[in-house]
Amino acid sequence: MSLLESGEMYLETILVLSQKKKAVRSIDVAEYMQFSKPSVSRAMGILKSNGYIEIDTLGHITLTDTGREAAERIYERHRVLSEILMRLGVDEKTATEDACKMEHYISDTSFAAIKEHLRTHPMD
Amino acid sequence: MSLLESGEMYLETILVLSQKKKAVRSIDVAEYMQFSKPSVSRAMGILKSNGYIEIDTLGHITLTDTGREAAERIYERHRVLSEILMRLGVDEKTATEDACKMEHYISDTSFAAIKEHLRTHPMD
DNA sequence: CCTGCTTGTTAGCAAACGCTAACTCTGTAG
DNA sequence: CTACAGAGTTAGCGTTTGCTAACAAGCAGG
Repeated sequence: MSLLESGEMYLETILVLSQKKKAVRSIDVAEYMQFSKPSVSRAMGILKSNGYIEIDTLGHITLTDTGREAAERIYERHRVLSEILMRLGVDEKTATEDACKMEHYISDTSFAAIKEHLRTHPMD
Repeated sequence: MSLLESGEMYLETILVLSQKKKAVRSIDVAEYMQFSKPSVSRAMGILKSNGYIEIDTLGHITLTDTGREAAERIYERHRVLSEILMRLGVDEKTATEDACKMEHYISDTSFAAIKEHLRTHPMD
């Protein structure tokens, strides 16, 4: 089962939160995303049953290899897209918001092209 | 009522088709988008009741001023986004597909920045 | 006139994904 | 021990938006 936008957002959030906290719980995800606990609870169930995350008896959520790969894939898109927008003069807040949506839709091909552009034009 | 992605796609399709045919009907939209007739029929009902299109007794669909404005707004995003992707070396097919999704999510601010970049860098 | 194609509509299904209400479970404070 | 707070789950709702099945209306051919 392939990930839709919402699943990608949850994984990305788990990744980001796990970089700043020891343990990530459903409630942390809910607060960060401003979603209700049941919405997150259901989403975690789906991500878990699809093998993207594991949840231990204490409710601590960890990304599986597959989940981490997916999360990092999206997170990289997020960073690269917001960076190129900022290069073009867009303010950080808007660039981040836009990247947050577009990251789910851009193809590997276009993403690679943008990344390559940033690599070969380090500061223009 | 603000337009969601699907509504914007329908309006954009109507605009594009109206540029190459005298009259646009539901069936034309359905064929172009590869959607079923009932899906298009319902969508046209919604667009009509929200004042974006008009449908005459022969089933000919025309954009209202509001509808045309929305359609052109999206279509311009489509053209500009696919152009910048192609500038970065992305093939036309992929650039078009990606633009088709991203056009619905990019903000006015980011769009203006990209457009300005294209204007000031006419061929690099 | 009847048949049948084309077009459009109605009815109802399904999936994704947000929500609230209300329940359970656990741990801590008194 | 009791009671409450925090976290998670279950049940069920509502919207969006695709679908199929089946029906209706108009027009052309035989």
